Amino acid sequence: MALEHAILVALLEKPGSGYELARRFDRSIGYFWTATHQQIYRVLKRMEGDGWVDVLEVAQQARPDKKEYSVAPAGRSVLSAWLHEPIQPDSVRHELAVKIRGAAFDDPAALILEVERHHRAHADRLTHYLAGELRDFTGVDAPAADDAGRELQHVVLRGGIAYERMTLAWLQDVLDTLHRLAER
Amino acid sequence: MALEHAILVALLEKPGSGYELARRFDRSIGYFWTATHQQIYRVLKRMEGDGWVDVLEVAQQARPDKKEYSVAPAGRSVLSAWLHEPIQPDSVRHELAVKIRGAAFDDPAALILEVERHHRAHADRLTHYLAGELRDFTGVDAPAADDAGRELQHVVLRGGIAYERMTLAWLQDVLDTLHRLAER
DNA sequence: GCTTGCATGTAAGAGGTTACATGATTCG
DNA sequence: CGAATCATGTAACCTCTTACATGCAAGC
Repeated sequence: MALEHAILVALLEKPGSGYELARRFDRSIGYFWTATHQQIYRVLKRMEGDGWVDVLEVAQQARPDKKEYSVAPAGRSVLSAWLHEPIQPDSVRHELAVKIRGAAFDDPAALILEVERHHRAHADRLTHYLAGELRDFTGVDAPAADDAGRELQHVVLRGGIAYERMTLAWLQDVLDTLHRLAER
Repeated sequence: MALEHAILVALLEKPGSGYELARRFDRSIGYFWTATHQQIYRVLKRMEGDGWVDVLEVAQQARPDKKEYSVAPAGRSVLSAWLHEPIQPDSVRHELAVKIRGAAFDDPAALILEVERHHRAHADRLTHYLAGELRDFTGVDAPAADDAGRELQHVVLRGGIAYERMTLAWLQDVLDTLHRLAER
């Protein structure tokens, strides 16, 4: 039940259309939450009905019209209330770990290519995050971090970076283990 | 679509009842997959109908009867087929990160207690994992790790441990950031 | 002429959570 | 005497994914 809240935060950071939000959920917001455009449109419509967001239809030239959403006062208080109630720590779901334990009943060596693929995907993600950090937070063009919003965005990004680094190290551990098993 | 596969792996490691599986999903399997007993019973029933698992009704004294499930040949080939097809890297969902970015539009200091609570929960989980590692893999009673199953279980556990350590370090980073913001 | 980007949606189905329901036994 | 453990399930609801659907404009 946090997609609504993620959307409220995203719209507070910067109002935008459903399409634009979907793109942000693939980028900056993507390192802590994912959502497809279908999901976003549906939830946005419900939130509009509940008065949590305001809509402004914007006509554009050479492009389809769009609906620009922004957070309404009711949405702000919903978010504030949620921020003040405790949530329980997220539970993990690692499909790859299921496969790794399952490999004991099949051919462990057959998993090597798959694990290498995941390693590459996480390395790419890390590169992408680091580029974002340089661009937005530690580069020469980045403004001095004197506002709370930027600091908080940065600490969340650092979490994404730490997650990817940890994952890469672990996948290397998995590969070493699989190679050792294959040599027997 | 991986709960079935997680159940198949769990039953291959050791046959058991739905209740018993639910407990395992709270413990050892819990560091890479979670499921409630309701979910497990429903899926187990469907898997039984599809011939993926066999059932043996066991009468017990001083305890309710139970159904002991084990993997049928059809289940084994379903698992094997799944192991050989690629999956895409899991996407993350960190509710706490949504809160942290949302705190910019509320009171960042109010989040400190919540983050501390999460820190304690992850520290507890880490302690629990480390105890399990000592007991099952590195303790004096632990048998020499010469079988593939044990090695693979261990590398998955190491993943859980690495995840908790990374999370603890990041939560400390978050706390430091929140304290710095509160001082302004 | 084909692909990509912008922009919106519907519909079906799979997966997951929460609440409710029952009943015996053991331990403090 | 109350709580926890063992053991199974139903029902309602919410959430998420996947596939389908449309249409214009810009760039290659």
